[in-house]
Amino acid sequence: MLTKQELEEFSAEANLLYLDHISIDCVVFGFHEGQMKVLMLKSKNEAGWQLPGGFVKKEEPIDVAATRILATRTGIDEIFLKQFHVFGDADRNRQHNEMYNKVVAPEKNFFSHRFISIGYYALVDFIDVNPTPDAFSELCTWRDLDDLPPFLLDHEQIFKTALDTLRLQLNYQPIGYNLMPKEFTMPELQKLYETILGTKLDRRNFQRRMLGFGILNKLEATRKGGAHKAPYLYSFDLDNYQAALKEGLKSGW
Amino acid sequence: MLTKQELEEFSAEANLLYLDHISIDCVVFGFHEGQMKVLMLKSKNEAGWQLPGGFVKKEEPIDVAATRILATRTGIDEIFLKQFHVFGDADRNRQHNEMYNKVVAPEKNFFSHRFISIGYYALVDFIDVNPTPDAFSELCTWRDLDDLPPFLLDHEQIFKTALDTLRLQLNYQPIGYNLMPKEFTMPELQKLYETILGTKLDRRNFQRRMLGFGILNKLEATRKGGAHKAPYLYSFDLDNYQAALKEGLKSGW
DNA sequence: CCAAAAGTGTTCAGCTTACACCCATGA
DNA sequence: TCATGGGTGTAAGCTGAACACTTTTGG
Repeated sequence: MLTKQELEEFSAEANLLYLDHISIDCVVFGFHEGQMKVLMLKSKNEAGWQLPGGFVKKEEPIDVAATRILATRTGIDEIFLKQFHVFGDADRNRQHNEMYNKVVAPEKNFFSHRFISIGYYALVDFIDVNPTPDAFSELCTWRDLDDLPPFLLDHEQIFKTALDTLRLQLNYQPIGYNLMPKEFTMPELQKLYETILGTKLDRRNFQRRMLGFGILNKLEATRKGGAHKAPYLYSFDLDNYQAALKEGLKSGW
Repeated sequence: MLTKQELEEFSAEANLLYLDHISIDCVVFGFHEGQMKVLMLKSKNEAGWQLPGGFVKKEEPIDVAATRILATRTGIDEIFLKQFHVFGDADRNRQHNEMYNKVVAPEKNFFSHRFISIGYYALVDFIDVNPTPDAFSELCTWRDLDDLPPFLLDHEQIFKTALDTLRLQLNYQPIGYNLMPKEFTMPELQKLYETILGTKLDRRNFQRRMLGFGILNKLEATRKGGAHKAPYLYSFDLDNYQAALKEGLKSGW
């Protein structure tokens, strides 16, 4: 449990360092052993979990702030990030305040201010991440998408909005480069799409479609060790992938 | 030109009334006589035009703030609004500051603070709008999309991002209800799509596709007065339109 | 050699695309 | 009556969905 003194010290520093009223919350998606995962923090002070977040320094661009925040939580410096929504209800941190105001006088507590939060989602390669808790959390760890803990504040809404956004993006942007390891098999990539979408896809149609995008390189090697026919390995063709990111996969009109 | 005193008075009030560091900028699209238009304000103090914008009151949800800001600029209370991006570079209001700091001491000037701006776009029926300038503008008026004036600050980027977003939305959401009058002809609706997209579309395919969405009611009447065959009038089927807004027009996966 | 996973191929329906044709209207 | 815009129709081609067959692997 955080002490009153620790909170007051943090608040004094935060007032000097950060822009008031603006926060950033991040939904970090990872994928490992056929499971989609989110990075979450278990609060020291409250019974519940939060998304990794932080504040914006007085002279810092918001994208830089988001990158910095996630670098300290994951150890990754270059991270794929996208802002997706702003959460600006007047009482989104009421739950927080009721708890904090018992410990620290509101005027000495940075957290009791109203914050408008910019939501970012991140896609990372699971194995690159070194989950590191912040001063207000006792634990930072991956949580399976189908086994999520109770969220604090409006973080469940933030998470759900991020997932909805990711599902939409899937339709007109390539996804996978940031979530998959360097080399992977087609069934593994399919599993990623299936867990994001929450549906089963046809193996053969998926393969044709993916290859049709022209963003994959088929490698010589196969993944041995499975109990059955060894699938081919693929890697992303980074040039074509980047191009597809910009132009989109298919227009519509 | 605004006086020093006016600025100081506004700043003193703004500090009490508004959240610091957060602003809202709106891209209001309208459509009239085959032309796509944006609502813009001509600055009193600088040579250039701005998008309508404002600040968030201390206890006000951001969506309410955006609605309030646009209500005072347009006279419309119920306005179709969507947040689309946050603009948070550290120096986005540098241009502003250099000008303002000559007039008012920075510590007495709300505008010289750093602002992170939440971008909203709005779709409105042209004829409902009563353009009303704010205290810092000498003029509020529609500007044609293909005849835009020089923008102040980063408002050109905000505008372009809004237009890009609108073009994307077109692919999976119905657009038109908020931009068209109650009754309209198919060629008129097509003109809207063409100006948003910046391309020509096939008359017959457009009609089939639009009707295929099931969001239009064909009316008995026709639009007389044109020099040629009178086109049928249509109205939007609001129920189906709303449903399409939620579910999207076509998935993809 | 067999079960299960993976690679490859084919068919069919529905949609998009690109046109042709006819009708109504005011000049 | 004729030029023009608007309504309706249709054939060709592409794409996604559904499904069959073959190949490879470890047990």
